[in-house]
Amino acid sequence: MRRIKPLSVNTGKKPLEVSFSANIIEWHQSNGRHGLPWQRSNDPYSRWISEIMLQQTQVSTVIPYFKRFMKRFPTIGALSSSQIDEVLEYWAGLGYYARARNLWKAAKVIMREHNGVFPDSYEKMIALPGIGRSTAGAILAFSYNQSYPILDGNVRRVLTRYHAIPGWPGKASVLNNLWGMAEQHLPPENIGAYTQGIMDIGAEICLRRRPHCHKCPLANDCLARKEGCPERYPEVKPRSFRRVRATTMLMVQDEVGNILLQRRPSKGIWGALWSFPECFSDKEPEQCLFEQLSLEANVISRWQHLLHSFTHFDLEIHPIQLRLTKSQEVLESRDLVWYKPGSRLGRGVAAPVRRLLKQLQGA
DNA sequence: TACCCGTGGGT
DNA sequence: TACCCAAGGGT
Repeated sequence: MRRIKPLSVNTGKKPLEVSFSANIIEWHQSNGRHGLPWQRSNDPYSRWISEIMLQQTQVSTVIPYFKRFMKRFPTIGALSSSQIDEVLEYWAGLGYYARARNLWKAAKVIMREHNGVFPDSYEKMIALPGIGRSTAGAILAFSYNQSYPILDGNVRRVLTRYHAIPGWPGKASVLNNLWGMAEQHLPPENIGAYTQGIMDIGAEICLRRRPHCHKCPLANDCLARKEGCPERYPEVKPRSFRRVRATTMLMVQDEVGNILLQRRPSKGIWGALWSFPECFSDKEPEQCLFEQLSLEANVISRWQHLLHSFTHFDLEIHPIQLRLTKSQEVLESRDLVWYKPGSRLGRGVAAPVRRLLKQLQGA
């Protein structure tokens, strides 16, 4: 790899050697990723959608969701004038549903306060719900050619290794240090190629396990490599206790097989998505149903409970199948709906609930 | 600040 | 298997 003579860079802070960014930019030209769906244009809307989807989510998972989403919501206006239920329907299965709710809210803000034009300044961007420092940096770099740093998992890994930075990167002091490094490494030009390049190195070269140091354009000056064990960085998160929550889901059907769904609270797990009504108390499901929804039903069967593991806790789901004892008109509540098996859902349903729904229809 | 938020892939 | 973690942000 060609070495470039270190130069002073004007970033405001103490500059680091410019060879870091220059090597990345040169490497990216012939070795970086260029064919991803959101790389077809620098349109801030599509970059915004992709950056939000890519938060804590792998590229291969995002690709089909991104294509479907952009086809249905091709502009900020299309997104802002849609129903949140349909946005969540297109998001269902991606997880972290606050991202979809914030996307929808931000689209309305952009229409109302920015005349429908995606903002081009860091301050305006970061004021939008769901856009933090890293996402704003990415959009500014890719869509507006403005020199702002990002700090995703890839960049964290590259920087902690290159500088041999100890400590878990989630810790504030370590994170601040990393943001400083990210800022000081910014190139004087080609910010888009640099930003994409450092992520590509993190994703395809500087792997968490068994990194391909022999292919890395930063290997010559990488301190972790000099120490002999790059896998030591970044240090792993301290382990924390995993809790178990239990919930009873009421799978209510009427006499023709329609299934009752209820909108979940807007915060918490699967916020604003639809699922089976839940029985939170220790009361019997029939009584729970009557008290909460004024519905009379009989228990048909109690299904074997299933354990759904999240990052921070396990959810123990107890499904109970019930049937209405007398026919019921359409419920006069917007938080309740009868779902007709086989029809389009038209609303977001979390993956485990969707699986249960399918089982219930087959039963 | 520590915790919350989801789903799927990798080891 | 039981973890860790992924183009993070909100509270």
